[in-house]
Amino acid sequence: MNGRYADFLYQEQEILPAVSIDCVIFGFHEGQLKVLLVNFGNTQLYGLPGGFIKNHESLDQAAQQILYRRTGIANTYLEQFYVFGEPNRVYSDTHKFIMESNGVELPPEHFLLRRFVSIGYYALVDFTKIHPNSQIENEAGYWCDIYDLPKAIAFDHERIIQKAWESLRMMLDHKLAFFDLMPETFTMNELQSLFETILNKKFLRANFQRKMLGLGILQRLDKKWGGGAHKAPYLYKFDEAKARVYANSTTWEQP
Amino acid sequence: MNGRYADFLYQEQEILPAVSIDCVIFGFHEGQLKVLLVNFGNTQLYGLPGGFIKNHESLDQAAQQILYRRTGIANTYLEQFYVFGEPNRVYSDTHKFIMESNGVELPPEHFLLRRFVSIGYYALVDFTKIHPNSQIENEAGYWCDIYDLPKAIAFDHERIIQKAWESLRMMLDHKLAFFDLMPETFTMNELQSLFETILNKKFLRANFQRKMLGLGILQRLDKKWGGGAHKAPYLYKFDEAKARVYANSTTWEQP
DNA sequence: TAATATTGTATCAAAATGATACAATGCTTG
DNA sequence: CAAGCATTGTATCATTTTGATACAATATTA
Repeated sequence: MNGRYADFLYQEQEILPAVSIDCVIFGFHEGQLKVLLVNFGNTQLYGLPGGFIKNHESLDQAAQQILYRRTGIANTYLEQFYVFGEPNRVYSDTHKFIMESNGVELPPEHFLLRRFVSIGYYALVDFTKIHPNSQIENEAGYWCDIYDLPKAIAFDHERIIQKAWESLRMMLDHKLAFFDLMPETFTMNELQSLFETILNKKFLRANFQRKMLGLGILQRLDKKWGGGAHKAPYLYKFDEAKARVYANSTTWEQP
Repeated sequence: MNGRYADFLYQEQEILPAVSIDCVIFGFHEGQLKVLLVNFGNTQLYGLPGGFIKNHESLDQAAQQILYRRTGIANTYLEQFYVFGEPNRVYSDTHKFIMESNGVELPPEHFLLRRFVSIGYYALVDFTKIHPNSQIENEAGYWCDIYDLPKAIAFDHERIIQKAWESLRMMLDHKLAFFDLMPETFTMNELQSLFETILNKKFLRANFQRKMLGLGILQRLDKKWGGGAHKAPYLYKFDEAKARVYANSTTWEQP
């Protein structure tokens, strides 16, 4: 057997029982907020990259590990946001379906078929640096527009995605981590587009610009670009030094 | 043996392994934000009321059950806020200490001595309605001022309390649940005192009043009191009907 | 009855936000 | 190469929110 489950069949002894981690990986590209989903081998089902917690790992470490092993993403913003534990998450049914589609039969007492509690983590990544297909073992990763998710999503992963998005919206005003969704340099328009997409809400250009510049955490780069038949916008960069000053003088927290 | 552990020694089969729930129960009384701690039988250790998840229960149900069985509190505001899972939470050491203090020896392979992940819930209760000693089985419950917690707190429960408090602060501006910390009727001063205590921050009386009344979710009662040598304040009441209207027109969420 | 402490509200200044306008500019097109 | 055009950066004014102070009203105490 190959695909998703190769990864999951450690010795049951090496992992914490009944607990798993699912990662909602956000990226932003061409005005779309995207989530990285994986296709479960030999099925039409999509789901979140997930995994288990090794006995020696902390939860955060385990989440980092899962992220790294399944997508090659390292050192990114990653935060726990909720735990999902309905008894009827119906792991067993979905698992059985997937296994059958792969011609594998799990013994009825296999630990994968028992009830799991899943800890949700979300990650904010720079889309331009991630190549989803490159490092995922034997399964395909797809960036899906969060406003247009596939119908067939496994387990309760749709719910987990929605809750992650909600947490992301809540955090926007309190932390500066949203810069992790942007490339190194960006225009003010792109940044505004990020906010509008996450919050599903429009801002007036002039006021958004005033507000962002007023925060004093952006570094304006002299460069401009050749984009269209109009005045060229400045490029900006998140200025960590200024942000530190800012964080000390306000309630905003650093990522 | 009696005390805390009587409750914990279900059949291991009836509960989800490796997962527990700890409840941070907030109350407010005489200008103090309080947390309900329990004294672990025959020790000087304090800790949070906690328990496990039965196989058929959802996480929220389990938390409600734990709250009810250990404090008699039912139908109160209860919300999950974080999961704690450091591998070095050192359950085994603390458990062993408590068991020895009670003259009990756990077999080294007992499930209680293995690693646990604990889901944190916080509850907001009306202090005037809770009598902590009445329903807790065989252990004493104490309301502790959150600014003056006891030194000897078991496990990582101090960390859990701090994180719960942080979550409470974060939620103050977004949800109306803080009324669950107040008695049925209250004066504006008492409400202000709640905010000041939770946020550890002073407000100007006049402005706080303007803001709260401006929300349009308070019902002013004709009654007043005989309290001191001064003008009598109005009593107020949280008006659920108005709050619903308010919630529909803003980003505030209902409890 | 006067003194006193606290309440409810008004008022003004300062800051933040919403809305509109306009000059500047880099590209396109004739 | 000049005119046109779309978009950007910023200024400006109105409105709302917040910060700070003042003051009349009033329930108790002395």
